[in-house]
Amino acid sequence: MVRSPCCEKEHTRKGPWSREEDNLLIRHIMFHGIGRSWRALPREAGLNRCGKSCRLRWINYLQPGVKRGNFTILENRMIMNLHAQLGNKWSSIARRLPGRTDNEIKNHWNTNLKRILLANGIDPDTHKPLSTAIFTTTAPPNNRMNSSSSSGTTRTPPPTDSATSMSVVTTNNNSSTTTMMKIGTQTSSSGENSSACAIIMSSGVTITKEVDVESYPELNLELSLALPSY
DNA sequence: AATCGTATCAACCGCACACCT
DNA sequence: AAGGTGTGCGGTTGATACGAT
Repeated sequence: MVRSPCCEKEHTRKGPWSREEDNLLIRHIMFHGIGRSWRALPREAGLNRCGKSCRLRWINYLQPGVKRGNFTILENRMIMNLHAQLGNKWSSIARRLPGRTDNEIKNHWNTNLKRILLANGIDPDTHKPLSTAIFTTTAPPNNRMNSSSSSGTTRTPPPTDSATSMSVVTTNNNSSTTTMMKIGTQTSSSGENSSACAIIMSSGVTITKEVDVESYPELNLELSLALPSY
């Protein structure tokens, strides 16, 4: 079966959305709803865009309730847990995280969470240990974890008064593997050090985190992972 | 100041599936 | 039952910002 293209690609605009286009889309949906189909919507709204593009823009950025900005410790924990259960089912994961979209979760996973698991010797696909060797590593400073605005042009500057480093130690005994991971030490402007606590359960992996940090939680993770014996 | 490398994320692409005729 | 259409999803890309040199 030969599929027809979803829209007239030669005559539709691509790339970042302008404020005017956003306004047209918002106004149209506010007045008329999604209507008969996404395919027909751009023409009805006076937009020179593909229907799929309109749908994506609305779902990911324009519809009310979309949450922007840093992922909380709780959200990170839920994503890790759900990914362990569901795999790359980003839409299913997103449905369990109110206000977050599949695209944003997918990006966050690929740029941040995946790296943390890898640095800790855990396969991000299987959530099982890559190796049981004892090792220590230093991760590159991840000072760009703050999200940008919906326009994609402004970025929140990273904290300037914290040193970021990661050390991971995995130890074995007869019954289990225990990994201690420390990511960074935050020193506030007033000179106070703080540390952070959470428990992440994912397919047999328990992650404990000491927490009393309000800000920059990603930069100040003190984790201890208790891995089951596989 | 200029250049290069890297990280981030918005947006696109193609596929699969559900629904309709 | 077969073909056509619309939608949703996951993978990937490309533009941009930012840090390092």
